[in-house]
Amino acid sequence: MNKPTVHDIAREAGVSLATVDRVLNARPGVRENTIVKVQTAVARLGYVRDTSAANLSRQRQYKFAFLLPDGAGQFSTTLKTAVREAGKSQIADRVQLKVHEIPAHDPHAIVRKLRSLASRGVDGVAILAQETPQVRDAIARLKQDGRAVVALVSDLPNTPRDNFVGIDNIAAGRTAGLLMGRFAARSGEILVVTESMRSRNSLERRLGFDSVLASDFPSLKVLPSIETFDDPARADHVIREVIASRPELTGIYSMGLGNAPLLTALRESHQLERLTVLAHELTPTTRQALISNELAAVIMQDTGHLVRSAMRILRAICDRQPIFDAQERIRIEVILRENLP
Amino acid sequence: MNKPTVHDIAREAGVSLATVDRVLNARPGVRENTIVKVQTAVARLGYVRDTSAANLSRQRQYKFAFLLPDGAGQFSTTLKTAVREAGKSQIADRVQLKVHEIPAHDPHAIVRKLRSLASRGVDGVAILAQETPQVRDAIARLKQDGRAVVALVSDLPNTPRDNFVGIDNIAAGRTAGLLMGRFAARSGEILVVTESMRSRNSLERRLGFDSVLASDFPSLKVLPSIETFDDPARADHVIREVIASRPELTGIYSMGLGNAPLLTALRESHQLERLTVLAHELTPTTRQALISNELAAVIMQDTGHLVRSAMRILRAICDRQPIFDAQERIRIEVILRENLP
DNA sequence: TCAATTTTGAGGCACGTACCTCAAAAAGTC
DNA sequence: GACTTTTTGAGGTACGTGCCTCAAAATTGA
Repeated sequence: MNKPTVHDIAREAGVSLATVDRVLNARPGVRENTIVKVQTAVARLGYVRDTSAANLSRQRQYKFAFLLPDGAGQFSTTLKTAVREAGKSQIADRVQLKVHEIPAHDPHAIVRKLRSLASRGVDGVAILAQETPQVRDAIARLKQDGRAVVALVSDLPNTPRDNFVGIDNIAAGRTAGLLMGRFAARSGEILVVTESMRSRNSLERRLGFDSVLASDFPSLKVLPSIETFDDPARADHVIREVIASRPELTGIYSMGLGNAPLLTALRESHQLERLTVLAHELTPTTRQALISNELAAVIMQDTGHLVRSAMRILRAICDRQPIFDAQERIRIEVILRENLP
Repeated sequence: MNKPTVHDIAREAGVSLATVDRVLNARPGVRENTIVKVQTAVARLGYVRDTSAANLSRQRQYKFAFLLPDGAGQFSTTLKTAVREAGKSQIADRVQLKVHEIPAHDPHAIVRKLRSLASRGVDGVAILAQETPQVRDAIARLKQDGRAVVALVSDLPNTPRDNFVGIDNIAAGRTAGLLMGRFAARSGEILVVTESMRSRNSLERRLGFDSVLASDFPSLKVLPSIETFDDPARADHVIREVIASRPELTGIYSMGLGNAPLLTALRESHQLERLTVLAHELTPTTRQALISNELAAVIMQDTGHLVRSAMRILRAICDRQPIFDAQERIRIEVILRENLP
């Protein structure tokens, strides 16, 4: 009635403990015939490996690196905190997490960092970066060296990364579109703002946003995306210009991370009351703006889930174990003033 | 540089392994003086107990019972599935979960079940039930027997339960109020439906709902709550009556679980297009209604989180370990057609 | 000071798995 | 049948902690 152990399997299969061990750990030197015998015994007894004992025995330590954009951005700060938190939790059993800051706009620096990791005995890498040819090559090299690699938040589909951990950005854009359609005035113009339309996330969000507005709310007209290029002064300038020149403006969708300059410009234009503004990611800035009714809603992904999921996936890859997709799917969360976490 | 073990602590503190063990596991027979010596050594070396090894050694098995309403309700079915899922996951290390069905409306049957658990060597109980004097007493007795008890989904504040695992229902009601105010027509009447207003959840949700509508959307008038008493025929009847007699009706907030009869009645009245309908909990019924635009939004709590959190908390109580409130806070999730999980 | 009591040390076994060695058995080859 | 090669068995040690015993040491009380 107790949980079966390897000993039980050995007895049941009529083989020795060593053979059971070889089968369970996929070591060579066992005949196909015998492998099947052991496996059916495992199935019949319902044996499951005791991970406590396994981890204890195999003194394996996993070293995972999280490469996140440097700078004082609130979102990446939150991510870094989440990595540190996750490193302390029970899930981080025998894994060692380390954050490495990378300059977002310097592919060569990213490549240098990726190379240095390989030599430092890192088992897996989670990276948040834009896809450039240099980064692509560096990731391909990491994979050749046998490291596990997952893309974080922003996918790198043309690299041999093992997995993507983040939300479906087309669906996120569709969610924003639906919220905008339901929240905003019946008709008018919608402004879409982002740091750069070269970012894959922005492209996908815009795609989803447009498709919902076009099909469900045709009376709302979406203006061409405005790019701020991470420059607060530029953001301030272009936003003021649009507000001044577009009396029909009824909503703003901020797809990127630079929400502080946007909100400042809007606040000073005194147009916030009649505008429906949607943004991404919950940060101190967006939280405050939700509370003061300046933002109608924030679409976010739970950074804690993000990091823990990346960790579990990296581990699964290292152990050559299957990944439970259902558990790893990151939710698109809608946060309003009243359901702030 | 490696992780310190009990051996390191013993050397550092200048005591024996047995003494370190006695201190770490709070066993008696150690002088205050020595306890301090060991504790400072632990702090200095940054020792953390290796849970894998500890669990392996101490063959402790936790037996937790989940008492959930019987019947074919979709929400409690989802919960039961979540319990089974959680039982298989890695978090359920050395814990044994079992679902016990209880008749929601028979306090004496619940009491009988609670008593039978005590004799069956159960270490902890998670219970979803309405608070009645009988249930109160039975829980008090369980606590006296030294079992851990958490209230699930619906709080039991006047019992000695150790914890409540669920959402803040006032905030959930407020979230619904905000969604209703933003989604519905500028003015009109709002219908609120539930199984029973004697349920604490319904009371709190209504409270939050009303307060947001009153302060932020005074042009929406909330009608008195309608109770269905879990009776589809009655639900059908009263809902049709309200729809027929209230031409100003613009929104419906379904606070309880009986969404199927509500949606059927609405569908047949052909009023769904002009009504904003909000409901709780994602089930096959509400999912389908979201997809077909019959429901504007669903407010849900992740049943997986709910169950895992209850499990972690029960364990923490059994081990007399602190609970990390931040991790255990259950999110109020807003689900629209486009961010369905 | 002596006896009674409390505190500490030394050591061992157990948990279930990983991983190693060495020899023996079985299978395959000519 | 003699040979090589592959497969299997038996047994061991290790991981870090929990929990036990028994004796030795330290402390306390009278």
